[in-house]
Amino acid sequence: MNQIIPTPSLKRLPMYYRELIRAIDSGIRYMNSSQLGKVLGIPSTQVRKDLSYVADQGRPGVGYNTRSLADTLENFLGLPQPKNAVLAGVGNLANALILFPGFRHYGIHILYLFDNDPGKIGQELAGRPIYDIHDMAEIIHEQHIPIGIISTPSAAAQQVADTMIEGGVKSIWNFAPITVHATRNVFVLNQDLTVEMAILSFSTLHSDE
Amino acid sequence: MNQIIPTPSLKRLPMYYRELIRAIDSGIRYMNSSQLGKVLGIPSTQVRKDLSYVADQGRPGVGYNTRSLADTLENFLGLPQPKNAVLAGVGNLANALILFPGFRHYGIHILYLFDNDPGKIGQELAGRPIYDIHDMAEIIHEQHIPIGIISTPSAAAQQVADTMIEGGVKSIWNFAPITVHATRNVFVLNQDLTVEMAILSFSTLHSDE
DNA sequence: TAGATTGTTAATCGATTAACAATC
DNA sequence: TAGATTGTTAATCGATTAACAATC
Repeated sequence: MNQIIPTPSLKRLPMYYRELIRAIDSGIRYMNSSQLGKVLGIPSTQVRKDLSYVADQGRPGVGYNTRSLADTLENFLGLPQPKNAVLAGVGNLANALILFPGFRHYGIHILYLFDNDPGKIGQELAGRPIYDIHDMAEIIHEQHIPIGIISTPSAAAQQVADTMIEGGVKSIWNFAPITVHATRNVFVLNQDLTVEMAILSFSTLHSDE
Repeated sequence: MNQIIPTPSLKRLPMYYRELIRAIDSGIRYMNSSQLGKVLGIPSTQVRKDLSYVADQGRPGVGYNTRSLADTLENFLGLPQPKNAVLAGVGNLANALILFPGFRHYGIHILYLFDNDPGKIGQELAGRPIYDIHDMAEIIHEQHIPIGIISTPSAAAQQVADTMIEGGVKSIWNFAPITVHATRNVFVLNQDLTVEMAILSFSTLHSDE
């Protein structure tokens, strides 16, 4: 997908960003790589290395200006650009996601909800109407929606993904416990909570005193 | 935490398990490393390497018996052992988690819910009473609960984690957007969805046609 | 047996980390 | 200036992958 920055580094950037915002909210104007690393459990060398992919903003002897580094990361991650999204599969998880305060802050706006259950189509959830999934590809296409979120049962997930891709999304966030594959060059983030659950299970039993 | 198996391999085991269960449900009795790798987007060499940490069950020329490999993985991950859990912070996410069908299958049972909101304490959610968070450490201790799930706002998360650790949990699954640290030797899984959101944002804007 | 696929060694690749000159 | 911290090079570490003898 990108060669700008190694994937492990990319995954840490949002954490730096998150902590910088927290620091700014506490009135902290400068942080150095050791402080930033400490709250995240990351060595300071790695913090500097990661940040070097993004910008060279640090002041030797001083550290990083929290506001300006946060801005740099924000722009690098594309958070200020509004990005519309559709969500397919209206259940409990969908409900939690829609009400999740994070989305707005990260520029992601869930505009349309879809389901295939006639009992749900036409109803509302959190003020958003639920549409027939058969209309999804068309709406994605017409409205140029770049993000698809899948919270259907796993049996439906791949087909729903195909429909989203057909409509023209650029990325998919899949919560169904299955690895969804993209035909075209679409970014797919498979977020299977049962995988984490299994690791939690293993770790609970191996947490050696 | 463990030297039995490298962390990246450990994280793939639940996916193999998941696909094996799916295969079994479809009546498939054998799968080889290429087939298993294909559905997950993983090279067959890596599949074999990963599985070699767990057992040597494959039959050259044939592949893996789905039932027996699934059993091996299940036991390795500790899924059959019942593991009780408490959850702190009763909001929308908590609601989705409690109703998530996956937990039971992975042997995790959310027994007690806690909150600090007097308006919620004494109420019920999905048939479970909501207790005062001030009683959490004591209940964890008395009932020997090994897992703590955090779905509080981030400002409360570290303190809630400390209380869980004080009570004696062995592992913590934290959904608050903050990196929680463990004092003792407790496994902490920080599941910050805003991190994924930021990566989704970046990837959406960099999905090069 | 011939064909297929495993388990594992060794080579490759890429990420992390130590060290330090540059610089505020 | 002296002290602190950056950005980056080079060394280390560990994971992925290619290759192949062992084996069903």
